[in-house]
Amino acid sequence: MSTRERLVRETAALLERKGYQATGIKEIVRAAGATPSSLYHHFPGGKQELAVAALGHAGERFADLLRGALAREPDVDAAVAACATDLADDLAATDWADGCPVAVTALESVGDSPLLRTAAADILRGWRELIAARLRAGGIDADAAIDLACTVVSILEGAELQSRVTAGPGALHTAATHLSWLVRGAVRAESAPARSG
Amino acid sequence: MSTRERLVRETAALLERKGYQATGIKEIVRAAGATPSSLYHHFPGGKQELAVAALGHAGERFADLLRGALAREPDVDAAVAACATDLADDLAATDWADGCPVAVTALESVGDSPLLRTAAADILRGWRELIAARLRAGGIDADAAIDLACTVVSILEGAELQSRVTAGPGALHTAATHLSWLVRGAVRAESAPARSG
DNA sequence: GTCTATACCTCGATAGAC
DNA sequence: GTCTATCGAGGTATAGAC
Repeated sequence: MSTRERLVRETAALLERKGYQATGIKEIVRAAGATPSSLYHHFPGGKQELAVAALGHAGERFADLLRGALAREPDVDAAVAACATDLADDLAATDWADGCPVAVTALESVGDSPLLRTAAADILRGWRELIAARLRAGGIDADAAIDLACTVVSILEGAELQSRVTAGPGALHTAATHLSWLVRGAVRAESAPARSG
Repeated sequence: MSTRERLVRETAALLERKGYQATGIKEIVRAAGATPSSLYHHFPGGKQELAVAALGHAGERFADLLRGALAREPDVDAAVAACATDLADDLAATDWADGCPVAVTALESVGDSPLLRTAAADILRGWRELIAARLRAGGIDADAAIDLACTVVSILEGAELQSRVTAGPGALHTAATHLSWLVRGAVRAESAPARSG
């Protein structure tokens, strides 16, 4: 594996565990078995540019998790709920030390680094589109699917926050139940579009 | 206002804007018009102890927002939805620079500072109980109310994340719609408890 | 309780040899 | 492209006078 690739992977891992601010350049190069100058050779923009690449890498891995869950279940409500339970299994495997690198880095970057903020925004949009496509395939109208996908991402991110803070899968399992409700409600609304309440 | 009080308030404001790691001691004392030694006089535990106090203060302010929204609307579904729209108005007022201090600090502290992590967990639990009480008053069973309140907090936190990252109220407004759906669904389930799907 | 001054460390980033 | 060595700045925390 190339030095550049090791830097991206290790940075992604550190961002998941500690966030952007708490992750130091020296820590990154140590973990990647590299040196500061090789980092600045591959990423002239320094820590920010490296973090953007790492966010992209981590975002793609999370997208893989979503794709796996969404494709496994034939019913659309179960497919969306599986995203939450798969995420719970994934995070529990590291005792809630690892998490979504986008969430914490994005929050840290708001009002500080527009570069990181927009990178995080792009990744979140990608996840929404992934989920929205599955909702449309499940029979939900395109506009409703976009909105619902937004809330699905909100629930996943918020439940992950609570699960990590409490070090237990409760919030994510509860989220799975309510995600299933929401999606079924949306499917029913499609069958009877005149009803608005 | 006492020095101690100024330190807590200014720290809370900085945590909202920049998070824990990016907020420096020097920055805090400058903003509070104090000195390092007075900080360590009032908070011998240093930055962590001060941050715990600031989290408590900020958590109580967010609880005020929740109480205001929950009490204003007579219908329980509208009351919960109002939490999201009130939050959107609040955050838009500072152009999405300020946010929930608990979210970012909590994520930063997982696996780093058990003190901060448990403080954040306590605050989140307080919010859930506040919301659960309103759900029960709206006719929802106690156990269901606890679970639903957990997901309400998840949606609020996740939608705030997306709103801040995209610098727009979209995610929170969408959240309000879906929160209303969820609560109405729960109320209907109470009226027909035999139905489980 | 609050001041000035500072100790000691780690930060991100760079220089220059190879 | 990668190494060793280091810069200047800023981090947390403390000392000691008042």
